[in-house]
Amino acid sequence: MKKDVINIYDIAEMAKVSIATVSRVVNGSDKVSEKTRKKVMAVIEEVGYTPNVFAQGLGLNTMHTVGILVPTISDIYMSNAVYYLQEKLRTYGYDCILGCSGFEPEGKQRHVNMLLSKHVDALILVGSTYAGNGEHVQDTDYIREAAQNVPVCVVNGNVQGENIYCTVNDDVKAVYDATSKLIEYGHERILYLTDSQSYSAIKKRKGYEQALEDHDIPVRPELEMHVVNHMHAVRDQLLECKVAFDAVVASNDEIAVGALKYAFKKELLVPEQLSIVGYNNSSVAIACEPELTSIDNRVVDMCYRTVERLISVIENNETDLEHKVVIACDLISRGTTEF
Amino acid sequence: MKKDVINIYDIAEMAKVSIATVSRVVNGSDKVSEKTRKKVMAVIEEVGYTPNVFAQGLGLNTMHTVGILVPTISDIYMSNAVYYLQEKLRTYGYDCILGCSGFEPEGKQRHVNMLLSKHVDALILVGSTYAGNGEHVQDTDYIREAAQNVPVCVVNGNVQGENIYCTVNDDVKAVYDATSKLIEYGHERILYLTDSQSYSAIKKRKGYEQALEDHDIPVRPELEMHVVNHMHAVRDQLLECKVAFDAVVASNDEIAVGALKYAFKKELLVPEQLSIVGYNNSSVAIACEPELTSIDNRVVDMCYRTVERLISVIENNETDLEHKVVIACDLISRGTTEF
DNA sequence: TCCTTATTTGAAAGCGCTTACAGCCTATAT
DNA sequence: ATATAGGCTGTAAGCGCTTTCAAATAAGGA
Repeated sequence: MKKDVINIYDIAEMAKVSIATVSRVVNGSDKVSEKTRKKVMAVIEEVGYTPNVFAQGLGLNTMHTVGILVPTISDIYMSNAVYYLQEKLRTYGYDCILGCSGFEPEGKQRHVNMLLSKHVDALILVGSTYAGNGEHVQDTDYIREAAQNVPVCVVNGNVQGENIYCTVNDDVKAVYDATSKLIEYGHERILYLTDSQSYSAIKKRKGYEQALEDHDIPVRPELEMHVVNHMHAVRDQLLECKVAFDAVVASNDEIAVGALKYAFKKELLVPEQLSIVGYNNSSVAIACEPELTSIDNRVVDMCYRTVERLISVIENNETDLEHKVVIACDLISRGTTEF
Repeated sequence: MKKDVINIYDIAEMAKVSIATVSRVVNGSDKVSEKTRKKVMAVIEEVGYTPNVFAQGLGLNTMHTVGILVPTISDIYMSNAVYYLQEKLRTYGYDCILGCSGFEPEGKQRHVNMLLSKHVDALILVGSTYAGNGEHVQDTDYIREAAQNVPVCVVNGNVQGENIYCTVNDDVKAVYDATSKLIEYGHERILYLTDSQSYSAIKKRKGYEQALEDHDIPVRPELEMHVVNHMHAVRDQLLECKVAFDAVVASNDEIAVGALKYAFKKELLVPEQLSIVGYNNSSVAIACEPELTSIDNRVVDMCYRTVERLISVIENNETDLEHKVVIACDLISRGTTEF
């Protein structure tokens, strides 16, 4: 079954040079005369030789591959992120190994080790649960440990440490602005719905609370609801909810659509009787009717920027990058709000 | 920056055995006495040794890794597939390298080569555009070529060849049944909407046409519409469409929701004046209102089955598997049909 | 107890590539 | 013409692991 693969010795023999010379032309070393380079290249082209990555790796300890770790890829945001990350990485000649770790730190740690064991050149951790700010401490030591071996980029998470670089959305401002807008349009009983205690979820809540405070509206804990991340579950939870509200800010679009389903069930007019703002601007945001006003977190920018930074540390060894880069969000107005 | 990594020699020295013995216990060879195994294991645990995959690969030419190739991962179906594939692979101790190739054969070929150059143990190609049945010939030679090196599994595609194994949905039957049901409920002008000429799209159309024929309804080409895979685009295309129709069968849920948006715009009652059936049973199917009747293609079964088969050829060298396995679909009834 | 056979173990030869080092050859300067 | 530097090329030593083969040890039988 296995084809016999030709190796550097074959090429050397055919081109009548030493394997060292072949290696040099393959790696574009400048210490080769144009004549021999041509000669060797001709042979390589002819027989279609590709260096064995294992042997290369053994010497160089690298494979031009970066590891991407996501909690799950079965989620619109994550899959988009992976898509754009890998797309951008490819333009720099890097391939990617994917790991879906689940949401538990234990699984993450195991996957990080898996990726490291594959000798990736860098690690990209996507997912807001990689937190670590004062309020929301989580065990991120394994990330710092990983960073001793390869540069680590965290997308939408905040991890301090040497050789760790973060790219995050300006979630606070995004939600602050959206909430303020709701208030300007007369809403005072605004529900904040979230399904997680992740780094970004916390920032979103902060934006929500800040907006209320700045408009002299008291923050009421009963208006900050924790829900299950499923449309029907959200709808049902809301149906059982006793507090009155006339607007919803949700930490993702699925939850927001759940609120919309609630409105539909209660026959509330949207946006007149209930305004709704989602997050992520994903495809479900335009599947519903009326379509969902949502906050677009510019995943493309996010991913491209992340990769660019990463490459600059891998290739140029630039280690004095700013630790954290913030990407702004856009409010996309549609039918579930008056603005 | 780089930590000095301990290797098999260190372990051998610490455990006072030869590297051969260490290698044997690491690989679970049975030719090691329980006593020495314990001794070596203890050292390994203590210092946390992991074999260098490159060195392993150099000898074994494998990395316990399979390559997964999808046209795009920024698509609910694909990302789900990747998720379940990698999840199942993990249970067998395999990791995965991901490639997003785009839809062009050229990109696919390049990515296949990339994955092969990483010495994956097998290749999984997801995506219905890997066709190759009589009607829809496409250049799949590079797949057969790849199959000379490693087993290849094709999910939702049909590629003939040695060492190539396919797992496909029974799309013909699924659409046949759904269409028949629409007919039974009195619909005769049924629109079939698709965005691609992929292998499954063709099967779906076949099911649609077969159902019409079996109920003595003439197949009208103007009722088979090619659309752009975007909800709004579909809606607009339908608004400009001149033929009359009272039901829609769509080749995915996004398109179906587009039809629903059309109905909303035209103020048609769904399902009374327009019935709609989607495909994939994805999250957008429950985001809309009324919720979408959709065909669930059991992606989990599909992926698990694929991996199981693949493993049996990798590990047990079973090459006499049936070439193609067919997975049935389920019709999930919701609000856009009367059934 | 001694010899035969089975079971463990170790030494060493690769796997294919990179790269430090040395050697060779040509070109320039004396 | 001869010494000298500099550009190319080749030799060989790893990189860390697997595995064959032979040696060593343990076990079993007479």
